[in-house]
Amino acid sequence: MLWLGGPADEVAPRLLGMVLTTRVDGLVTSVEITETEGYLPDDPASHTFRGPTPRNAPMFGAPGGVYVYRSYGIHWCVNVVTGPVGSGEAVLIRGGEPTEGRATMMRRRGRADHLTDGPGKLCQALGIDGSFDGTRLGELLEISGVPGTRTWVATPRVGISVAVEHPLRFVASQDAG
DNA sequence: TATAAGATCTCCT
DNA sequence: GGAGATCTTATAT
Repeated sequence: MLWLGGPADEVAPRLLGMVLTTRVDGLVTSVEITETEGYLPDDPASHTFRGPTPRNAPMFGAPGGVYVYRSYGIHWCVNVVTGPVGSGEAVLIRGGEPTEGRATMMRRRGRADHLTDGPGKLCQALGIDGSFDGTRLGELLEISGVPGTRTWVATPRVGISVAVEHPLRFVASQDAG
């Protein structure tokens, strides 16, 4: 997991194609990561831009940490901490493709389509909630596979109102069109 | 203590 | 394709 120690904009594309696995209530669910988004310390859109707070503390921890926050008071979004300790870099897992435990995802989502098509959906499908915040990879959340096996394309980010022009959003281009 | 803003998803048309 | 739902965090007084 030493490859997680790099800058978020370098680690983000490497996560594409890897498998994200969670174990909640004895149910195992896995998705292949197809969309990520990097957040750097200098990024006005990042939660760490204004400095450390009790809430974003996990983002300033060691690489391999998990940072979960609530979006719009309704949904959960999961990040993987990258960069050296104290840098405040992380990669947002925006989307993926179900590979294992899809029946469980369908039950959690209540839908058969769009199971992991967005940050909030992905967290709901995998059962990720606030209890994941502050944990480390290998505990509740696990990433397996070989980093950097997929070709990717950098695209402008969406869902934010600042620094939109920075191409820190990475989408797998080999499997997904 | 009060107010404003936010890395989204779902339903309705 | 468009608007609403809903809670937490940070900043100012």
